[in-house]
Amino acid sequence: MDPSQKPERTRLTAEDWEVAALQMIAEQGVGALAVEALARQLGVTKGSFYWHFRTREALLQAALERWEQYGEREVLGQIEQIADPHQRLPELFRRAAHEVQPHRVYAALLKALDHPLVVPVMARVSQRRTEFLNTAYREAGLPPGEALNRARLTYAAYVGFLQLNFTLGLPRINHEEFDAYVEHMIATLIPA
Amino acid sequence: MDPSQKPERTRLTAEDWEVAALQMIAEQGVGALAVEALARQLGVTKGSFYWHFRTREALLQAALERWEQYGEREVLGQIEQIADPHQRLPELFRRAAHEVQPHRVYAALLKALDHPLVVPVMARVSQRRTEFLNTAYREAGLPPGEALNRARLTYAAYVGFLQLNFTLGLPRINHEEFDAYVEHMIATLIPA
DNA sequence: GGCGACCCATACTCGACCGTATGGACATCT
DNA sequence: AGATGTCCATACGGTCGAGTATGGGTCGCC
Repeated sequence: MDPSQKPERTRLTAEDWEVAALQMIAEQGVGALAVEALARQLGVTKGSFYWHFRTREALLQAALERWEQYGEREVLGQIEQIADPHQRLPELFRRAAHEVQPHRVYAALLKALDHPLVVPVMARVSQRRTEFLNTAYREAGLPPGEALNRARLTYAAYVGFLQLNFTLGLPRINHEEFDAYVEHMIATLIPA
Repeated sequence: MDPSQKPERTRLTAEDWEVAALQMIAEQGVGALAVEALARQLGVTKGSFYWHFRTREALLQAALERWEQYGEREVLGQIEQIADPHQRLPELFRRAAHEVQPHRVYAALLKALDHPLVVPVMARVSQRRTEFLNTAYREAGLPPGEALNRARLTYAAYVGFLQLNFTLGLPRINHEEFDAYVEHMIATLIPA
């Protein structure tokens, strides 16, 4: 009757492959995005895949597009609702620090910047985010000349943190220490 | 007579393979480190390689070890000769900003943190460097609690900058603008 | 109830790359 | 000169994963 009650529904759609691809990327990296591996995980075979997509690269392309559009709505949409410009940046830092899942794909894509398909995507996303930080810093009172550089510095610190403490498992900083680090970032990077 | 005058000397040594491997890593990434490709570049065949190394992983291991030891002498050795602790950090920033070649391998290894062999190497190197920054910040007058967090922040900014402006080719910042960014970093991160 | 459109399984080809086996070229030493 | 050790070429086997070919099964629709 209801076709969407069984978790093992056999018919798949292109969207299913894309979200599975993103999950695989988040867990194993772009290099591990293999057709047959994904097929096994979805309970089907390659025959299914090559009906929905022309090639492996096409799936990667579609998955990246989906991720880029999703990230735009999610990350920036929440923050723009904070009215006070002086509270906006600290709040952004604290929220971004306590999320986990959205950063997984981003960190995985940082390790795949040798792949020609991910470079333009990451370039666009990073560009938009630093531009967002730029206006936020200007609204917080920083002169235009400094605001852009501060935005670059802030976003670089974010990216570097991901690599050092997320991908790499540096001395696995604990919770209290991590909170202290975030507050130190806020005190150092955000003008009073 | 002199066996080392011809640039096309046919006999190779294990060291030759290691430096060629590092060059290949810097240009194409760890994933492109293929035995036959390297052999072609060196003008020999696989037969040579498997005389010097037992496996492909052994070459990678040896190349990483060489890079780690070389980097230790080069990067940190220069800086420790600057006497005044208050001039040490700005000088470090400016020197590191205007080098190029030493960062290429590091940036390439950042994109290979999924490989189990490079993770411990990068962990050690990053750990030592932030520890170095930590003592430098303490000597510059920062209280111990803040010094470590500032060191983490600084090194994260360095790593992130590599990814965003080196690997990724973000709006290809020009020279003057880049110098302004470095000075902004100094003004923001280093206590007066 | 038959006819498409849609979705998937099976079986195969093909290329890239790792590793092995084996013999040859060249130097040095005795 | 001959023996030995060092360095490399050639040829082969084996794996893994992408992409192709082709047929079968299921659902909706006239």
